Amino acid sequence: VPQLRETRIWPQQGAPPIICTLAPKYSHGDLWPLGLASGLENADLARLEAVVGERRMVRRADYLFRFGDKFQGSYTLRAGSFKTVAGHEEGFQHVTGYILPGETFGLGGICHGQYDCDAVALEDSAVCPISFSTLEILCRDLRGAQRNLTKLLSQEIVRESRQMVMLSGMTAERRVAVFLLNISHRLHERGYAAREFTLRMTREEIGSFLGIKLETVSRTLSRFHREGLIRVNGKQIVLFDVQALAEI
Amino acid sequence: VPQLRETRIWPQQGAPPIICTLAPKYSHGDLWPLGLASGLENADLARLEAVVGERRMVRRADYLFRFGDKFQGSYTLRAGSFKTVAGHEEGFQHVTGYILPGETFGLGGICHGQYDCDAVALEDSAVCPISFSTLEILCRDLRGAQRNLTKLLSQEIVRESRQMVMLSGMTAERRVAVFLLNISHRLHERGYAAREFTLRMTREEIGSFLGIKLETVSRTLSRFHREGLIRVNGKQIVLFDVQALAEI
DNA sequence: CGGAATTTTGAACGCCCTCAATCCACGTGG
DNA sequence: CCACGTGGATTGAGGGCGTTCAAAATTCCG
Repeated sequence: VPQLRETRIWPQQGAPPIICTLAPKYSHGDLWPLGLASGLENADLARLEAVVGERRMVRRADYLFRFGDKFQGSYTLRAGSFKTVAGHEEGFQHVTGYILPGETFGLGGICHGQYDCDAVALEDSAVCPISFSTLEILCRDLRGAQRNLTKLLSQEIVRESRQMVMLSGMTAERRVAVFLLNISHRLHERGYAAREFTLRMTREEIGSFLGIKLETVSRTLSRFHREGLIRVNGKQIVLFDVQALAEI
Repeated sequence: VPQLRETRIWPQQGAPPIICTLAPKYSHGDLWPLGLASGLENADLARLEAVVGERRMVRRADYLFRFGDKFQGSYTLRAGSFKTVAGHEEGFQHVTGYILPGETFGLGGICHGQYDCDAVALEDSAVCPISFSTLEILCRDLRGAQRNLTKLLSQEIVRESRQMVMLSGMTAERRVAVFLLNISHRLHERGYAAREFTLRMTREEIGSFLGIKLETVSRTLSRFHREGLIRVNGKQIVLFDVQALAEI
């Protein structure tokens, strides 16, 4: 099993950035978050490195790519967080995704050769580009890589499917609860604290993501706070009663 | 270019079914709807046949697969129509897709090895199963097939992304208008009449798909009718003013 | 043909939105 | 150092759109 290297550059909670001086030539461990690497032998992992480009910094509020840009490849988030924004054709914007370290995004760009959404950094972040042309060639030899790529795409389909279910039928209260639990879960998977975290999105962005208005987000968070389920202090969140949140 | 064969079994508008007596060993033309075949040489198309299983009939209201069933492969719809239903984990059902002939579904099952939704026939229909294990092997040799598969998955991501934008922000009126235009467009692409069609879903299913209640669907259709934009007669729809619908 | 499912339409309610004012954190420049 | 400006967050009041409940009409299908 490949070793994990520390890839965080800016830590989660406001502390000064850890500068990554060593220009990273990607070790096997770094491939872990990709999902592409799972189940591969070390020898094959080495070949996968070729598809992963140089780590790249993106400052807060900067666009990594925009809707309509020529598709170059997808990206894996190394550190920080992103949002993806769609809806240009429909005349209004909608946050379709909230991306955490280790997750891959930009996959919607494959089918038409151009990105189908914007990707905006919510804080200073680091990404690795995945060259799709290289990956495709590699997939012909490496059966496992191909399967992992297909799985990655399928996962995104399932994720969006779930989000659709939420955007339909759920009450505003439930949406916010699900949102908090979802972030908690994903952070926990990545080794961060599960019950205490900083939201990188504004209330407006959260609202867009959940299909409700920013005031409703704020009111709902306040109510949860009042009821003792969570503690809200601006963007700082502490979950007190996960059970109750899940049952809303 | 491979020739197109008639693959419809039950025609769109209530006429008696055309019985397909010739047990279909799939010709190149039949692969057209797959998307998998686009851009391939005739020689390669022949090899693609191996992944396409025997045509299979599904009667109205029958389940082709259910949430949690072991993933065997995806399906291409040959004739008829399907809905996909998700939301089992969340405690209520939601129609996530409305599938027309030529479209592929069941792709969400890849990532966890089991289907992530139900697939229910809205009328007597015919499908062709796609063996994923066979397809994966083929993709190693056939660069084009792999690219087409990836594109197919990406397309689904984009489609769902659009649906999410709709489920967020849009008024009920707009949702219904977009829904009608979307179906019209897709039927037109497949050689059916664009402005006159039969809805196979109930008002309740449409409502679930659009994130509104069945009464709202009914009321909105009635209003469009009253305003002369469309003609509604139960499930029969005629579009009069496509322009106006698009501008709602 | 008959019973059940679906659709339509009405009336009243409620959740979320809209509009608006205030508060707060933060960074900037005098 | 503080005044100031700005963007974000909070909270309140009122209104509107879609829901809910209900009943009648119609269609579907075995």
